[in-house]
Amino acid sequence: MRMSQLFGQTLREAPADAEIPSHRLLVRAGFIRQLAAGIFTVMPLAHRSITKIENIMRDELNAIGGQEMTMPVVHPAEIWQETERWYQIGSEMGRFKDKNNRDMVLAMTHEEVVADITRTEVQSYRQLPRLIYHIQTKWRDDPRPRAGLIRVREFTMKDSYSLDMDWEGLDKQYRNHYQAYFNIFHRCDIPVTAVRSDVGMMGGKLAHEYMYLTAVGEDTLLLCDNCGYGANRQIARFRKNENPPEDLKPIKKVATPDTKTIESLAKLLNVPESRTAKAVFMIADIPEGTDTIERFVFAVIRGDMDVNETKLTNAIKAKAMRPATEEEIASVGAVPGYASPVGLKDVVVVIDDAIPQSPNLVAGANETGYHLMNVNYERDYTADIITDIASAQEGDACPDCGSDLRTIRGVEVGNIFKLGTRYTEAMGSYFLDRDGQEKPIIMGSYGIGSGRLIACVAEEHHDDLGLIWPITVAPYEIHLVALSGRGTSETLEEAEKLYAELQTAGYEILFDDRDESPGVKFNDADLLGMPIRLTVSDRARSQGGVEYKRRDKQEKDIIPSGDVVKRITEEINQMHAEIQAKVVSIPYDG
RNA sequence: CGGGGCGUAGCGCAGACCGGUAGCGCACCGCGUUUGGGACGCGGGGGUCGGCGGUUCAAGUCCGCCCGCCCCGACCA
Repeated sequence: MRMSQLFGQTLREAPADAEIPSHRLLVRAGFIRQLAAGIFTVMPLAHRSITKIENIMRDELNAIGGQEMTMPVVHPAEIWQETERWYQIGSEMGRFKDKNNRDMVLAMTHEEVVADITRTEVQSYRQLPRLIYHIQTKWRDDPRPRAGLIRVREFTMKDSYSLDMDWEGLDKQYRNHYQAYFNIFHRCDIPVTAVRSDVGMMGGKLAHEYMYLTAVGEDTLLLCDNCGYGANRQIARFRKNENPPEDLKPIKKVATPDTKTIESLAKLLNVPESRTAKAVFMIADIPEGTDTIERFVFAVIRGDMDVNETKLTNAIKAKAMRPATEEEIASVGAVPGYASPVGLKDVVVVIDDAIPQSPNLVAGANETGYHLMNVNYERDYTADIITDIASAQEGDACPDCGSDLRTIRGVEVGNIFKLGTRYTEAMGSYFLDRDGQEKPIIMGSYGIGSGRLIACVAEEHHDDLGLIWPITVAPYEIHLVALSGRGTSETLEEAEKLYAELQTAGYEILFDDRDESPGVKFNDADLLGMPIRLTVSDRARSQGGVEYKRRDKQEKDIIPSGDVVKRITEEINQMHAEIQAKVVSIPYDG
């Protein structure tokens, strides 16, 4: 490709609203342009990189038996109504009506379409297992797109769907993906760690997220360096230290003026925060059939812990949750700062599973300025649900081995879900088994967003000057710079010759044939970040060849004119070998 | 959805407080000089100042409403 012909130009300055490096550099280098919040145009250079990423995904998916196909972006609402996600998902779903006033959905994901197509295509166990995938556009109207390509509303995703006759089959396909995904990320030269994750709107049994660890990430993970436990904070478990057992003491009301926080309460009464109970009030939207009802949720947790809203949402099977307003709190008889589960009405009480183990806690009296001492679960109040609703923190004990957990930020670049029969049962996607029984197909789903992935590659591989593409995903392998100064048509001729020669040899070259100064060309080469830079100039010619430089290294040297193709072949093989060395087998954590 | 910020040429910004013919740098077009780290001279093109309404002789500037974009939080796969 001649740079003089390339569509799109580089920018000396990044748009003021681009903050993180991948966003700034991808925009400056002319890889992406924004159309609206969370909606981007992929320019030719980025398109080439994304195509390479997609081909890596195809390669790995085909290797585990995947068959590529394409499913529609626009769906009739009926299939989403059949699985009830039409009702469960809120404003993130893109809905519109067609010309006949029929409800339509923009694809957020394709479980419904898969479950629909299998209704007609799979009748027998002989047609299982199968693995199908496609690379297709998704629309998720995220309330807050941000950070360039990291979090967008419209994006392209590789999503695969496994179809099995039994759970052993699903387990096998899940494990296949577990390793194939590591291979994909490693071949793109980004380090990832797989952690257990919330199943969220997908439903299902088991899920992992592949996290690229970076400060710009918006997910928080808890990792155990001792035993390897890793989980998204949304579902991370931890060992809760138990309060010492003691006999139940009589309840006692004490005056605690101006003591609205756990910290001040513990200090005033001279008890550890773990001897207090804290209340959190939420309003939850809970689906009931095709309707949604609002319920007041009163969550109780020990004072030394925080409520994890994902766990709480899952515990009550809510569609959405928000903090209750002061009026709503007052209307159920509670008093913010002095709230207590004792003596409430018309609320769903959810208590953390550490509470029943913790005798004689201090709780609010539902009266401003007063708390109750020695409040005990069962004797003084009851709960609708007892489960783990606590949020794991840095330093909490690992649920598996008891070592300290540490927290770190990450970007979710992929996920895998054991869905089971949630979609196939809802949609009547059954097959006839060997034993003559009709059974629902067992599904798994597995996704990787290609745009987010390229942003993570850019985030991982850049410096102050620009991008530094790994050879496997670079738009072009070679950036050929011609410094054709005054009176040196020989230099331009040699560059043209080299361009033709390397193309014939099968390499991908971005040829800077523009009439620009050396500074402009070198700066653009650094910004665009192709793995190899070749410079043809008077100087290099006088030294008998062309200058070679790797983008990720400082050293330069002169390759004799006759040896260029041979040397480039060696260097590119070397680069591929460096990345291949990172593609390793990862122990399965399931 | 809550809090904050910003919308003036493709990009980065001034002008607004104090109303009076819309500017600068980069980028772009032409001619010439220049060519190993974002060259220089001369000449040029490009803006309904986010939108609508109001105040005023006069609005980029003052007032109101709306829209868009960004950041923090909530939320999310």
